[in-house]
Amino acid sequence: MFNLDKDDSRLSDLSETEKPASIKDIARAANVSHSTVSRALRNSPLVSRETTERIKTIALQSGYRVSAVARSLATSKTRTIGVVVTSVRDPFVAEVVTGIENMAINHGYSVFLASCNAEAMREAKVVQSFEERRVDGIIVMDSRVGSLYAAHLAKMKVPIVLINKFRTGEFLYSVAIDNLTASRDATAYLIQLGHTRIAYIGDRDGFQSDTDRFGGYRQALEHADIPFQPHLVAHGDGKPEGGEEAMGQLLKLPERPTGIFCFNDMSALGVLRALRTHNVRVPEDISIVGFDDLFFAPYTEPSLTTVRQPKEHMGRLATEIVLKLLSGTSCEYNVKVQGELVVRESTAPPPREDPHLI
Amino acid sequence: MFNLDKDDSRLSDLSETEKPASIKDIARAANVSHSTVSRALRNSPLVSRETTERIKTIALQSGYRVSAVARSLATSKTRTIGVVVTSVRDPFVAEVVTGIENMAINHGYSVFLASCNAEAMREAKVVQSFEERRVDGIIVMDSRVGSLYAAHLAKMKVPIVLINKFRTGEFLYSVAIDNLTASRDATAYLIQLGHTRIAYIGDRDGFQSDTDRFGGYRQALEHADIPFQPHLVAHGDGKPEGGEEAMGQLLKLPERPTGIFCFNDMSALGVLRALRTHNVRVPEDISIVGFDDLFFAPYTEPSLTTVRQPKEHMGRLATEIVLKLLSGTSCEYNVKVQGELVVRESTAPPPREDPHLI
DNA sequence: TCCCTTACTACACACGTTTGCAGCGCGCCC
DNA sequence: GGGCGCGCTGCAAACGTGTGTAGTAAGGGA
Repeated sequence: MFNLDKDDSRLSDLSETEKPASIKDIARAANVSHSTVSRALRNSPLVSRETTERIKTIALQSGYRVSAVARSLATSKTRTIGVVVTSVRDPFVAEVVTGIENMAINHGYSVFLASCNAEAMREAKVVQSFEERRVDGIIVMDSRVGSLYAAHLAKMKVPIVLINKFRTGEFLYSVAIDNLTASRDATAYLIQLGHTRIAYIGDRDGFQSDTDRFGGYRQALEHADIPFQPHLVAHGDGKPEGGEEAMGQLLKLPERPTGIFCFNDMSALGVLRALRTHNVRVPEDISIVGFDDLFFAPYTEPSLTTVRQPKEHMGRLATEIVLKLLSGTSCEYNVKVQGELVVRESTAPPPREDPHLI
Repeated sequence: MFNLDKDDSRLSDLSETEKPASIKDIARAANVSHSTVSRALRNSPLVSRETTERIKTIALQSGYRVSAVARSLATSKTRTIGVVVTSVRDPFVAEVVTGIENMAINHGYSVFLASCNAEAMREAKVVQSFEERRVDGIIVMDSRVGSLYAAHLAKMKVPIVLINKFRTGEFLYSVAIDNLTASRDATAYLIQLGHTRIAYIGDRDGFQSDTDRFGGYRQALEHADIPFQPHLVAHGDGKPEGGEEAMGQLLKLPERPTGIFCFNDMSALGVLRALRTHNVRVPEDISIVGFDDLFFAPYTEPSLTTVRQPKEHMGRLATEIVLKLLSGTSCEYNVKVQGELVVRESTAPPPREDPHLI
């Protein structure tokens, strides 16, 4: 520590200034022009071996840090990616962001993170700030107004990738799970176990993924010739509170469902609590299926059967698309990934005394 | 949508170019100098009312976006904050980040998010990239090597705030919960309930918060004249897996503990599962106390008694310090916030047949 | 009528890089 | 010995803003 301080003070002529040392300061100290410094620091073959060495040691000792902002201005590339999410406190979002950030950093990119709380106006505002910052690419999760700025950004040649929302026919790329298939399979699993009164708990905020998952649920019912019953559909808010409330409503039905398919695991968390409160056993009385396979799914009581989404992988995929587009490679517009049903302890055949089975 | 397209094409002379429109393009279209445009767009009183209006409409129609990078170069302020975290998939981290990001965005700042996976080298690397990007301030959660770069950054006048790690005596600011007091209170609560064999499950990764919480645990024991028993201390990894494993070890003891104080809620999640696996009832046989009060704490079975941290508030506080320092206001170096014990269903008096009570 | 003030605008430079091009010294070949 | 190429370096322009200062026109007062 003290050695470091000493080293620094030896070079105080450079580093004591208010402003950080610039390429010109290094040039002066090395007795070369600033362009030579610029080239040397980036290992240009145009600079001789010994000059490069000399410049590099001087730069190191003086604690020089290249100014990415000046570089960006000169190259008109910022090596940044803007990421807008609903909220990073949503564990699903956090996982995807992890994937994005890792991929980005491994390729020398930094990420701007901004949350929009699912408000369309704030989403637009955030995207505009990303434009001003000249991000090289934008990734938006659960977009609400992608179409508003997409055309504009396309003109600016800013790659933009939507996660969990398809917008075909525009200059948009997207990564999403095959919600329809996954939720059809999940519902079909309940049916296969013998359930016929299956409820769907959705998200009242109207995300596209909710619409799609609801679609898969209906397809599975239809395929099994089980009539769709609107009163078996309830809506939460995608969070435990909402799930608990929705389950509370379903429990008031004269004929309770024996299986519940939840829009996501967060809702399922609330559902489990509602059932516990009402002394309904899971899975003996009611089976529960979630969606996402969040970290807590193996730790609920009982552990949660759910559809696993390759969350981190989706983040990496989205970033990969951005990077590819930036390097001039063309890309598929809509990338679909598949979910995987993970069976745990929250699902079982319906109770024998189910009047429908008599 | 189509109207938008039409509007844009009417102005294609400006916006059709490869590069985004610059201040000079606007100046040309408005028949003024670029400096007038610069001033007009920021409502300088030096520009006449009507000129300002004219320039603004032209800028709006052409979809002009000021270049933050050029502005940063000119003003040597970027209005960005760099945030480095261990991992954003940690729900605690996610909450704090939410607080940071909200506060930042409300003050016109954008945040760079980078995770370091608790690796010292990566943390240093990330901080260096923040330096290069000329962030106005840096916030680091659970830092491992703050001291390495702190001096350097202090020289550059970059405010840096550590969350959950004190480093007194340096040019560092910090926000942290009063771990000692909080965990002393939590342990004391178990003691008050009648527990005497109380275990501590820590984090083997050696975070300062773990050390401090362990300290509070010991203080509470000491205060109650309960001898500290080293074999009642186990270490997880701060995640459910680690907690489950650690609990498994404690269950092998000839004399099982009747109360467990967990380093954090994530560990407690695993602990609860281990107990369920071994048919140990909570809280009848063993009481559990967590730390953090994460979103799932009310939804575990049984719901989790834990120490609430004002997570989002801590993020806002850290950001506030950065903003204050940037505006020239002086700040307290070490801000401490208090935890709050939230009693739920995972704690109760120890079983009567406790041999220690006979 | 002249000068001074006021209100506005343009000019020019700065910010810290990158990069095309010119220049320069040296050795080699014809 | 002259020309040419090669290896290296410096010059200068550019990127898109902000901003101090000079300049200009109008208006008003003496």
